[in-house]
Amino acid sequence: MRRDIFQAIADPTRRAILVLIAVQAMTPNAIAEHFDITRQSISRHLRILSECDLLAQKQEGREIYYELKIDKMKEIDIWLDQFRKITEEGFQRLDHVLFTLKNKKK
Amino acid sequence: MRRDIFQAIADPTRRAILVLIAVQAMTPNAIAEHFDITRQSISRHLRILSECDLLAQKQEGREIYYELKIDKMKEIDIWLDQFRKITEEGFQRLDHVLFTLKNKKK
DNA sequence: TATATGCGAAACCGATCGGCTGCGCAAATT
DNA sequence: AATTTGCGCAGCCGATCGGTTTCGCATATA
Repeated sequence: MRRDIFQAIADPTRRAILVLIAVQAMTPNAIAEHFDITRQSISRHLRILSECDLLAQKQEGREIYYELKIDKMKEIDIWLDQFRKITEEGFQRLDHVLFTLKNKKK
Repeated sequence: MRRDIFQAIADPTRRAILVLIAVQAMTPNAIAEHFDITRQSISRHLRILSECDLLAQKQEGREIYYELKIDKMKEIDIWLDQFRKITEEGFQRLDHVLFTLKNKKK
């Protein structure tokens, strides 16, 4: 089983879950309400994300709140750093990216 | 066929190819020398990466040089920016969220 | 011209993915 | 005590993945 962070974010549902959870910790049922798949499928996605150390759990009675371990996302950023370094000019940080994107908007 | 950039970088071989090519454009045969898989498999990876608009081709005689389209990598950075924003301006709001959640619990 | 080389497309195959249903368990509610 | 609710696990299944081999084509080279 591979289970690294890049494989974790390859699935669009998992990416959406990450964004959802980033705002506030949620239970599997609450998350499932945002998608058209079963709670069990959500549960499996949560397990995969947890195995990648992307999530933390907080038990409250019989409810489990999943929250994003934001630090783990930095690993992606670190990988991207390779390309920033290689192309000293071409690849700059997000603030510049967003700036140019906004300006492009006719 | 899904074929988005996140699925493209999910495979470790493809990530390695991207790093390799980032330094300098290379032909499929030259790339294949760095791996333990056949040139045809490399060729397929190159096709997938190309379909995601991550690569550009430059024909030279019967050789094809593949080079990285570095701009495309920014898409990952833009996605990551969601989380940077949430954690920047979101922390003070997080207290409020948890507060309302607890009150709802009735 | 005949042969070697660089390349991509297609067919095949085992492994994995991502849904699903059907459990069982523990906590909460009645 | 009985039922409902929240959850994870296991098994099933069609689709996709990522490797392979085989092949055909175009471009060099003998």
